[in-house]
Amino acid sequence: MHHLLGEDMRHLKDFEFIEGVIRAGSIRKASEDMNITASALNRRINRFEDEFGYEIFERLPRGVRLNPAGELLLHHIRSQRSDFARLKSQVSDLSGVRRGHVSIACSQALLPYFLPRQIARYRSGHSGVTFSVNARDRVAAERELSEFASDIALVFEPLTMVDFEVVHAMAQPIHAVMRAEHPLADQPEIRLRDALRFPHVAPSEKLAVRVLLETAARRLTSVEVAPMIESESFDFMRHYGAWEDMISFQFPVGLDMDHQPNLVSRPLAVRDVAPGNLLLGQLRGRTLPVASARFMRDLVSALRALP
Amino acid sequence: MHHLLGEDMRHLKDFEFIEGVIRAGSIRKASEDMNITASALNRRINRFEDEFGYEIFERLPRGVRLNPAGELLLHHIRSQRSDFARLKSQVSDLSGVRRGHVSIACSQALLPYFLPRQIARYRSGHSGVTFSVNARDRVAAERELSEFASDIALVFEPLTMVDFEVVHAMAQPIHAVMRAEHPLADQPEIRLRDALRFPHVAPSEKLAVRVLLETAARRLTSVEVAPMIESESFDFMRHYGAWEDMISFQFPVGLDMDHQPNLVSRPLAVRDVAPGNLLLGQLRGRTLPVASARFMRDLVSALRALP
DNA sequence: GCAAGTGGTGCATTTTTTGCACCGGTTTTG
DNA sequence: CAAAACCGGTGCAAAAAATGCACCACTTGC
Repeated sequence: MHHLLGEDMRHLKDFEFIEGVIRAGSIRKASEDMNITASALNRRINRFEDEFGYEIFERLPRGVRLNPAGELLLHHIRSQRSDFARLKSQVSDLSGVRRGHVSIACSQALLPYFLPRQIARYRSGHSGVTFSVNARDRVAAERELSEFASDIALVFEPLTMVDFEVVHAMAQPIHAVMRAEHPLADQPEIRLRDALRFPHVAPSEKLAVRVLLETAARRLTSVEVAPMIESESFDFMRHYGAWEDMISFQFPVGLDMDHQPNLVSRPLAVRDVAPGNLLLGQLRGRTLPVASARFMRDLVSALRALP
Repeated sequence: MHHLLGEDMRHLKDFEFIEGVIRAGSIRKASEDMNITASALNRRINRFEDEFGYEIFERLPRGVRLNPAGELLLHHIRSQRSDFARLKSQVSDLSGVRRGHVSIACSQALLPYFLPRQIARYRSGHSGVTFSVNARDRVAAERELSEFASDIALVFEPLTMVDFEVVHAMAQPIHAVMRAEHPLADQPEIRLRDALRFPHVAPSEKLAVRVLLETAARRLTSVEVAPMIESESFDFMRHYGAWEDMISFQFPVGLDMDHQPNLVSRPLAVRDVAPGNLLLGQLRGRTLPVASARFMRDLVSALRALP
């Protein structure tokens, strides 16, 4: 949540209270969080349900819980709030202020080089725009989109999900990263069988790189993915290479070989390992805030320009 | 507007007042329409602008008018209200009520046979769903969509417009309609040159049929579109055929030849006259109410099934 | 220059919302 | 099994917010 101020906007007040009750799980708990008496809050909720025409909470002995109608309402509340924020950003935009906020859920690989560079370039032209960037796996990224917690997702993901509108897609072959002295370093393209015979590190099962490697290795006999080191953090794995000579696997968009003179990066043969799909997307049918829409457009052209 | 009741919903109260002021053109006039004092209304407006952070009205000596920020807000208001209506329809849908409202802006040709049949079939399964159907030309139809006054548009329109999301498109050749005894009646396909040599009626300039005819006739020499009778109403033109022997031009979707035994309908040669495009669409990016979305889906399959 | 518009404001009044003290209920706890 | 700890809901008086009324300053049209 990036509410800079405790913005009021009376017409959203009820919605705030409702969200508070949902978070707290009971009206009394919520009332403590929100500087209001339980009785007053209770009456607001009841009055809202009255006007709305349907109950939105199940009353349980230990508190309240959303019923299906409430789930729909919650989605409406989030959508409505994000829409209102977009409206404000549009208005401030036309009075020349050029402010806004862009929130991104992305794969880890984008964090070290690609996104910092893109965001810095964008902010050089729009210094009033703020960003929030968070690493999320494929599932969490989609959930964030549908909860309006993120505007844009940029993830490696072989599946296309419901409610995920693909704005741009590109395939990237997995690269093997090793020291320049490594026996395989002089080959322009690495066979998977060769790579796996050397000591290697690999990301954990939930990350796309590992899934693609496993899928490919299953077609081979006598070799398998057997990492000496396994981690969820590409950052950790990259640094580990400074201490022990190992092959690691990564998408090239997460690398910047110019600044790593001791290391070389070579693509795995695409006939061995299917390339990963980098998917840029948003919540289906949603109209993004101006700043996010513009940044998205820039991202698309940056992705097109990638090697 | 199909507000069955003067629904309250406190969080939309300000929006209602704002819309009232926009309609009336001045705060005082609006206050009379809406059972409130000018001073109270004035304060609501001012307070809203305060909380919103931007003025939305220009104060003129003779009243108020929306500024650009206000235009954006107005669009948000309409979108927000329609969204809330959709939410309610979804909620009532899941409690088994099966209510809803579908509003359609369409070309005249759809009014006599096609839409009545489709709507009747739909309502036979969903008797709680109400419809509003209005004939609109291409421009008005798009405006209605963007003002959330209609959910669905079904218009003959050779151009694709901004904010108009085409859900289904189909081409229909123009048909020439004449009495069974007409000299051209035994030809399976009519040449435009032949048709125009006989006395004919034609729709007025703003209708798609006329535009297509004129465009085609311009390529010919020595014949032109010179209707004896010109009208905006296909209904009138069809009935006129009972009194005087003339060729009229119409899209087949607007005809039902089974019930007109004296008349025959023959397609104009497509090499003479470009077919008209029947476009089914909605406002770009909008999520339709359940009832409208379902009816839209039915419309698509009905259009696919057309000869 | 005057009448008829307009938006805006101070103040008393009305309406709405809130806080407090409870009630009746279920679950947890000793 | 009873007491304690929750829970949502309610009557009533106090506090807060919205409203109506009378009026101001201003512009426009005659």
